[in-house]
Amino acid sequence: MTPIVSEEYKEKKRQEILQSAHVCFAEKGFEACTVDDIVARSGMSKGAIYNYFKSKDDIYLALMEGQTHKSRNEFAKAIAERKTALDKLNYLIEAYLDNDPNDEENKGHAIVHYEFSLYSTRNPKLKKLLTERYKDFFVSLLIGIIKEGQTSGEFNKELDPSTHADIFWAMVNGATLQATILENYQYKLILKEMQNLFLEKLRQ
Amino acid sequence: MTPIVSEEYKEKKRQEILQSAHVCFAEKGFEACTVDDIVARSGMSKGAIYNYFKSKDDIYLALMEGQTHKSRNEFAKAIAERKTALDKLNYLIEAYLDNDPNDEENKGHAIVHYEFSLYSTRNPKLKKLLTERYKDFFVSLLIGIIKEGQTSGEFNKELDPSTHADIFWAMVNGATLQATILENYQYKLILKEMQNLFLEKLRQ
Amino acid sequence: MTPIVSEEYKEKKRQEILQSAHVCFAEKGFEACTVDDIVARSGMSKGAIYNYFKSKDDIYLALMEGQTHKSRNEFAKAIAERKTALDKLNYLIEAYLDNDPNDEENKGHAIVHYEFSLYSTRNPKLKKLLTERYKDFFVSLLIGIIKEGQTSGEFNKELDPSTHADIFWAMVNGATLQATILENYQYKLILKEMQNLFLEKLRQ
Amino acid sequence: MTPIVSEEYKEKKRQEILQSAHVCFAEKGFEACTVDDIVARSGMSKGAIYNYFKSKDDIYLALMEGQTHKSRNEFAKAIAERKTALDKLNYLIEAYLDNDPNDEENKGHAIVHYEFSLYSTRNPKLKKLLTERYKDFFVSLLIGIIKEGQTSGEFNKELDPSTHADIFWAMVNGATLQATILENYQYKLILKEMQNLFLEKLRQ
DNA sequence: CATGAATGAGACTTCATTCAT
DNA sequence: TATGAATGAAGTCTCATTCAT
Repeated sequence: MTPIVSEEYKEKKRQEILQSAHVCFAEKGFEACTVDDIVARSGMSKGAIYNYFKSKDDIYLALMEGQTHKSRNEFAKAIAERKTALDKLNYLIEAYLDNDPNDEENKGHAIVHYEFSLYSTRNPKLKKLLTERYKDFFVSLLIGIIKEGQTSGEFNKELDPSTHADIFWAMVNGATLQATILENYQYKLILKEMQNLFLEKLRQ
Repeated sequence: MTPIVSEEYKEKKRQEILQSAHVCFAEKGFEACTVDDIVARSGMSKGAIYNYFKSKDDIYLALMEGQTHKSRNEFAKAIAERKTALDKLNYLIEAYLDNDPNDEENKGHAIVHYEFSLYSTRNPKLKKLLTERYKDFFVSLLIGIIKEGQTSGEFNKELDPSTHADIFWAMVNGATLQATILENYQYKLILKEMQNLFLEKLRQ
Repeated sequence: MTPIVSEEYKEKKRQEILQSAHVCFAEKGFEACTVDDIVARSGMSKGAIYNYFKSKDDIYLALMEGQTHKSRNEFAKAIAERKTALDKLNYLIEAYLDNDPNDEENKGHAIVHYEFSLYSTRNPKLKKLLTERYKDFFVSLLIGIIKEGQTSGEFNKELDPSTHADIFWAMVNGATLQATILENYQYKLILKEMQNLFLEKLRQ
Repeated sequence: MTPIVSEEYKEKKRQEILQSAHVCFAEKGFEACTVDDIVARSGMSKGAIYNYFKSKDDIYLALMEGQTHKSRNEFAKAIAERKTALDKLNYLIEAYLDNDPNDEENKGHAIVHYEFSLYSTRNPKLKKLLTERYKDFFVSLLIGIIKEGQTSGEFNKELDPSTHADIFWAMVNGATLQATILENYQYKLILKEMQNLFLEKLRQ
């Protein structure tokens, strides 16, 4: 018996399922989203989905695994293109300004993301994974920019890059979370004020 | 004729349920935790629980209400005792410094809180409730302090109190969320740096 | 130990419960009406109710038992007062004209009545009881009137009184049922036309 | 790809559920009959039943729909075959003569039907549905026949067809209800006398 | 490999009845 | 007797997963 379908075909199917699942999770939340929802959105059969993933949890996990890799490349490229540390930082903030959770799609992303993060809290392995991802990507991205700014004289040399990287992401996450949870949150305004606050501090 | 049980008795029972529910929610998450879990942990019957609360949502709401009330009173009292706006703000931050999610109990609180907030996202009524609670308590508390500081000359008069109230809470929430989700997060350090950042801005 | 409360007191309480139960059953139906509903309406405690009746079914049964006796006397008296058979028959129909199920209260009565009748269907004893009640009261009332009319020359002597009694009540019940079940049913109009139909036949 | 089971198979299953439900409803009443009862009688799983019907109400509605359809087709065909309006009307009455609730099966039908009608009384949507079904099928069927008779000169042209349609069905329902509720009710005799009564009126 | 009907445990919630006070 | 908090079986419905075709 030789395999009847190619690996590419299978990978394509897998991605289709993941894509559909992501939309569904975002719309209704992981627990509220049913396998039938995913079936409906993907247009595949339930049996097919269970051929590619062994459980609903499994889909969730695969989805998160995949997500980690995504923005990494985008960011890395865009940042490499900017010259000054200030430009890089501003680019980053602007990228998040576009991420306003008052837009339904962004809100969906945010919800899935936070939900999964909270879920990971009860799974040491996942928690470790998320922590590593946070450090290896988000923190080190910012540390790089701050250090660059300090070297070039743009930023105050006495600030601790690591601490301020954490502060930066805490602010972004805080604003995003509030905007996700609350009605009529002035996300963009808040984020811009945070930008001022943060840059003033860095350039002091 | 005579009431069968005292009000205290009933309040005690209520608190027992709330306590048990809180532990369960923290352990498994709000949605994954079943009423039967709460039954098992509380040692009461299912009917008894529904005598005190009309739904699972209702239990959570009461839990939150309780926390808000507790904070409200503590905060109100402590803040009234401080003289200057600066003292008041510092008190608030110190209260949150004690709230370090690296302590298991605080982490439990935080998880339940964020999870339910996310859950509320898909229930307009709940979302509205959370938004009102945020505005009526958290935002207005801070607006009061900022305005007081502006009147007394402690704080810069040109800052918008409302926006900075939002910024303050976004920072606190951001730090708490990160500390909840990530391993070995330097919660206290980050929060203190945020304190500096924020106060410098206000006093500019 | 002598009894502490009088028999009258107990009977009064019983009647109060029955009264409240009747309203509740009418409003929501026997199955949908809860003991708590009856508690709420009667203002008595749940324990008290169970002191007087041993179950919800028991209340229902007592209620029906009581109802049988009620209208009997009213009708008997009013009919005795009319002189001619025609007057008597017209009185009866007019009484039912006032019973329009488009009025909420009448509808309630009707629903409870029919619901119970259907319920009795599965209980031979009750069914027998209802049948006897129907014959001893409703049918014989009408047979009496018809025969009187035949003797006095008002009505056609060749008609079978018993059959026409059945027809009369089937028509009244049919119209009442339809009006109970359907929206915007022209109960009064239909009943009047039935009156014409029936009287024409009798007087032919 | 290929459908797993044929449409006939599914229709057969549906009918099996309906059949089982009908028996259960008749035995215990619509409200007292549980989904588990239907499960037990049908030998299927609960999930299977909810695959075919979305609620217990839905099962009843389908049952009713089915009966209406059956009657509709039978009636339509049989009535089209008769030439005169009188023949048509007589056919209709004869069909109901066969429906004698003294036969257990017919009684079951009747009980379920009336019980559900009463139940619908508290559900505006259902009530509306029942009213529409009554008008669209039962009333309009009879209006058609009466008008035809008026055109052909068989029936009195001055009678209001709509009112007399209501009268007709109230009489049929009244007789059926009485026969369902009471012991030894002379259903056939009463219905025949009603036929005379009604036809005399129409032909006057 | 694909299909989707079938399964049945389990979710939330209700409510008739009991019984300690 | 009166009270009403406690009980827990039972109700409807959902849904992740399996498996015969």
